[in-house]
Amino acid sequence: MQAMIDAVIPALGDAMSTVGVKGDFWRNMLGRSKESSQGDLALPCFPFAKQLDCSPNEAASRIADALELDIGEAVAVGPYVNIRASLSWLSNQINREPQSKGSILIEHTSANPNGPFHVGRARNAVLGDTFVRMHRAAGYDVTAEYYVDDMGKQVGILCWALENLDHERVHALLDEGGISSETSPHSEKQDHARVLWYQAANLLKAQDATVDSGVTELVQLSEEANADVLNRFESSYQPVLDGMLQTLGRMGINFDSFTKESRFIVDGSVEIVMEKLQSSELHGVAENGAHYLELESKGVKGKSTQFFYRRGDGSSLYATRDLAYHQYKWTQSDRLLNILGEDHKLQSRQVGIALDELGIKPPEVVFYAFTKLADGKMSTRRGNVVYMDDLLDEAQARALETVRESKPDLSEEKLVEIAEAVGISATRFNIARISPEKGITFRWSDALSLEADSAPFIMYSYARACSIQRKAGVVDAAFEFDPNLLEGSAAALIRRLAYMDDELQTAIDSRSPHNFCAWLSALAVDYNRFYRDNYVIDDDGVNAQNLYISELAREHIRRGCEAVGIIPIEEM
RNA sequence: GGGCGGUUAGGGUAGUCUGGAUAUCCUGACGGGCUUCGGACCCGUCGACGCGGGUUCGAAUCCUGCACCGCUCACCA
Repeated sequence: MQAMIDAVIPALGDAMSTVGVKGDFWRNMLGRSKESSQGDLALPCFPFAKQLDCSPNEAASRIADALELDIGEAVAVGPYVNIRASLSWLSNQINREPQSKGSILIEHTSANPNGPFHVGRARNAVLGDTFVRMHRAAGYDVTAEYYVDDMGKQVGILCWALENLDHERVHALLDEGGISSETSPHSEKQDHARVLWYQAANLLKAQDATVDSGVTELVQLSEEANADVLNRFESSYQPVLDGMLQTLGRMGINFDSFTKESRFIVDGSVEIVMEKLQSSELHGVAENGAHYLELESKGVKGKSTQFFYRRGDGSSLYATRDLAYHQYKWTQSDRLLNILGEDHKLQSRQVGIALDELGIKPPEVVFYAFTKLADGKMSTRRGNVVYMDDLLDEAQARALETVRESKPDLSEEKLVEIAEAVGISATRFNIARISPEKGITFRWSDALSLEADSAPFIMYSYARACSIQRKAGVVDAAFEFDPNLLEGSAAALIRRLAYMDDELQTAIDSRSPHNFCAWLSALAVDYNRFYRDNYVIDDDGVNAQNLYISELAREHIRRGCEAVGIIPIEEM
């Protein structure tokens, strides 16, 4: 749409001066039409009426008459000028070579490696990976980054538990605390096995003070970069992290780089950051020697406006290491994007201000609201969770039922493969299609829905197009596409395809992957309508033009699926 | 108490930044079509902007008050 606005503005400028409108305030009044039947762009003419001393309707028709467009036509309808792009102009917008758009490092997920992935954490991963994919599809050079929290309390508790509790003790504690210690179908995965130790230690903490003191000691040593403790931490969490990454990999979510938090203690950069902050005008020191920045003058409000970055004992805090981490990330990429839960909003703002004090550019951030269960918040510690591994298994099982019904002659192996693709895609799409700032209440029925505004609908359209291609063969090289002859659903489909790059870029810029998901669904609907009205293969054989259009749509659906993490399969 | 987000048909959801013509899409209910290129399809009807003021020719959109929900205000991560 932006390309079209850019193409229309000069001609519209001429028309405005012809009819006598002064200024250029009309430039950002040009908006997208609400109804496609009214064209692509619309210009409301109420404000011109006064200037031209005529009615809005009259202003609209004068402007429409004066407007000479080479990309389409303009018609006055009531007080609006509606502009419709020609099909030939639109089809020239299709399949443009993507230009290189520079590098971006997207940090997402970065969950504490203390237990299996649950559906709350999944929103970060799905959203983050969707951003990664959309940026790649649009021509950015993307690094997908996972920040490994390899020190601090969570990992400390896990390590302490593994070193101090045996199997019997763990199960006794869990039984007593009302947390299920049943063997899950995934108990061979270390994230599922070890989370029980983590949960048990959290329960024991309430009744036995030696847990806290033990953990605190470990954490302190880790913050002093004690190599022995960091190694013990790593052997505690790495198998858990591997299990989590296995789950993510199953969902098609992979990372290019992992950075450990401890790195910034070990290499001394945190210490340097803390020293630099002392020269900030915001710097202050508490009674016991702790250092902070006073952020009140920066507009931070609340009970406390102090941002502590050094404890009384001289050690750093998580947020301090985050500063060093961002400094490091800027050496890796032109742009930085973080995907964070809304609980990190204040923290992120504080870090942004502190970075600014250090002369380091703050990252861009996307926040998302929480996913909660119908009966409350999710918590790994308390065992009130739905694990992703279980959700994915269930999604696959449900999809398998459907696939088996519609494709009884396929091999069991093939059926499972299709069901897995459908289950994964549906699960991801059900998260990605919701606006990030909106809260989600997890319900099995919604999460597993295979109908409606769903991934399988899009996948089915793709499979259908693939099937047609298999029967019709490739487009004849001699065929020349003439979009001007198209009408109805075929024209609507071309129109939809023409906006793909625009929709993708807009979704990236406005950080609304859900809008691109909606575009993709709409494309699938348009393809189904085209399919209904136009035969690629009929009694006379293959219709070259319809095959050409079908293939164009197929390619775009495939690209769209890859950009949102739907697995495009050729048969389902 | 302060800050930040949310509230749109029975359920879910887009649009709010940048005010504009009939508020998007799915589901649901009701009715219809095609069903020899793959029916996990297509078409029609019904049904919603939390409440109250204000600004404007015009408000879901901007301002303001209120209500409800979520997050947050650590020398935790």
